Amino acid sequence: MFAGGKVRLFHFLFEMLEDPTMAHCVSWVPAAAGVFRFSSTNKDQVAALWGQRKGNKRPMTYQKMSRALRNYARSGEIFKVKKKLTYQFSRETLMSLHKFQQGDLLRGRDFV
DNA sequence: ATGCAAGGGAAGTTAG
DNA sequence: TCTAACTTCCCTTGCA
Repeated sequence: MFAGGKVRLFHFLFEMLEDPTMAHCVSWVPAAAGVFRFSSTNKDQVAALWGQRKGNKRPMTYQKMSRALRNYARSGEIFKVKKKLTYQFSRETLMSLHKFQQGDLLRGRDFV
């Protein structure tokens, strides 16, 4: 998913959330659309995978990844919810992620 | 108090 | 060269 092109952090997070084997690190919070929460014990595993995906020199950590997440609040992709380790995709972001997931990749189109 | 989690300014990196 | 999208650093604030 999201191959061929620069992967954005929110793409990666969505990908992790759609993967059941990653549930011990991040998972959707049932009862609220687009809300997800990191595991307090495994949050750095997701971060490390993100850092590897990007090919960063230094290992990625939750602290550094969350800094990027806070910038998303300013650009409107993801917002922080008042609960511990939980965030929420904006409706627009969630919509485009789902739309992309529903076949655009298979038709060879880039994520927009 | 004490340990996380959150917030954020600011310089640095990298791809396009 | 310039910008976007982080990345790295590191210090302050908030909360249980």
